[in-house]
Amino acid sequence: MSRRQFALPERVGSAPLDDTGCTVLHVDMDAFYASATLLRHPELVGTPVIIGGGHRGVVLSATYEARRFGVASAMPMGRARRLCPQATVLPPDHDLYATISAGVMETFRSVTPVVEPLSLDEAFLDVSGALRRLGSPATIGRQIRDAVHDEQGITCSVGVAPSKFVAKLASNLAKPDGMVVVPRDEVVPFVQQLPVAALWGVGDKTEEALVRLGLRTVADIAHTPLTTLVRALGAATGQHLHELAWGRDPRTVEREQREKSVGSDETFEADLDDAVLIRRHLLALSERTAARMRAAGTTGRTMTLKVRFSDFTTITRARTLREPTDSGRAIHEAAVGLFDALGLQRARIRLVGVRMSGLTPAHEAPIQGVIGEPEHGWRDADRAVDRARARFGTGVVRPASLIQPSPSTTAQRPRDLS
DNA sequence: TCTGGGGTCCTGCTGCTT
DNA sequence: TCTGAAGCAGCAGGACCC
Repeated sequence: MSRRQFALPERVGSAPLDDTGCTVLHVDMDAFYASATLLRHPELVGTPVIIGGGHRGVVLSATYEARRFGVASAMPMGRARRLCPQATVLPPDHDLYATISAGVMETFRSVTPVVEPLSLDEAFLDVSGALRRLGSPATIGRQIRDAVHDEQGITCSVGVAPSKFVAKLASNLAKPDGMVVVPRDEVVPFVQQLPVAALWGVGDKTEEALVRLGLRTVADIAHTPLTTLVRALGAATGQHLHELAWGRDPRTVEREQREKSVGSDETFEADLDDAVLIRRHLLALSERTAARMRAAGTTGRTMTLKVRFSDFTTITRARTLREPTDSGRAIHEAAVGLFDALGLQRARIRLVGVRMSGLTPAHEAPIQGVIGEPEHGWRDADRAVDRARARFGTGVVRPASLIQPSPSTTAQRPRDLS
C-alpha cells in the first residue's frame, strides 16, 4: 500500500512487451484495508469509505471514491472528514485483514516458494523457478490477479520487472487493478522520467534536499556526480539513490525476514501529565510487547523508551539489560527507570512507547534466575497468562494496576496474577 | 493540517577497551 | 602511570517505509 502515488508523463505502451528476464513481481492489494472492510459491508461498495478512527488518528485506508475528494492514507482524520464529509468512517478490523492477508500469501506461495511479504497487503515474488510450469512472468502476473480476485474478492495490482525496485514502481503505476511490465532494456528510461520522490528512500526531507540541489527528476540524480549526492545526503543515501537512478538494484527476493525489534506505542486520547497514569500505560505497553515476544519465541536485550511531548518533539532513551528477557515485568521496570530518570515535571505527554531490540530466539537466550525469585516464578506466570489469553481472549487476565475499578464487575472481573 | 502504529536503517556522538 | 589512537558498542535522533 504505497503512500506515494505518481504518474508517468506517458503511460507504458499497450503493445505486447518483452518480459524476458523480468522475474521479479511486486503484488500490491488495491486500497487493501478499505476493500477488505467492504467485504463485510457490501452495501457500501461504490461509495466513499474511510478506514480510521479516533479524533487524533489518521486515515488507514480509503476507497477510491473517497480518494477522489483528496483523502489519502496517513492523512489526519479531521482533515479527511472535512474533505469528504459524506464518507462513511469505519474502524479497522485487524483480524479480518490478517485472515485475508494469510490467504493472499498462500496464493502467492502456490505460484512460487520465493515470496517476500513486505506488509499485510504486498509482497515480492521471484517467479524464475515457475516459468516452465506456469508461463511467462506477465502470464503469471495475470494468473495471480485472477486468483486473488476469485479467492478473496479483492483486486490487486502487479509490477513485473527485472528488479525489486522497478517492480515496485511498476505496480504503483498499475494501480488500481492493473499490471505494468517494464522490459529489461527499458528500465533506465522508465526510472529516469520519474520525479525524485518516486524513488524508494526519498521522503519529504530528502526531496527538499534534492530540490535545493536543483534535482527534480531521477534523470537529474543520475547525471549528478556521486560526490555531490554524498555530500548533500550522506554516504549511504547518496550512493543508494545514484544506483537506483541508473536502475541498478542488486537485492534479491528473500524468503525469510527476521524481525529486529518488537514494540508498542500509544497516543493518548488527551495529553497526560500524571506520572502515575503514564507508568500504568507503560505497564500495559510492556505487557503487550512481552506477550508478542513470547508468541514469537524471541527475547530482547535493549529496551528503548519513546516519549512524545504535546509539541510533537520526541525523545528516546535506551537501556541494555544484563540478559535478554521476554518478561513484561522486566521491560516495565526498565521503562519506568528510564522514564523517571527524565525528571519530567508535569510535562504534557502525547505518546509513550516501548521497544525491545537485540532480539535472540528464546531457546538460545541465556535467561538466568533472579536471586529471591521462586524457581517457578514470573516466567511460568507469564506463560500461564498467555495460555489463558489464547483460550479466553486478550482482556481476560491483566495486572491489577490495569484494572479499571467498577462497582458492578465481580463475575467477569479479569483475574490478577501479579 | 496537525500529524497512528508497526517497523528499518543511517548518522553522529560518546565512552570503553586495547 | 599517563597519553593518544583505533575499533567497537551503545545510545539518541531523524528519516523513511507501509
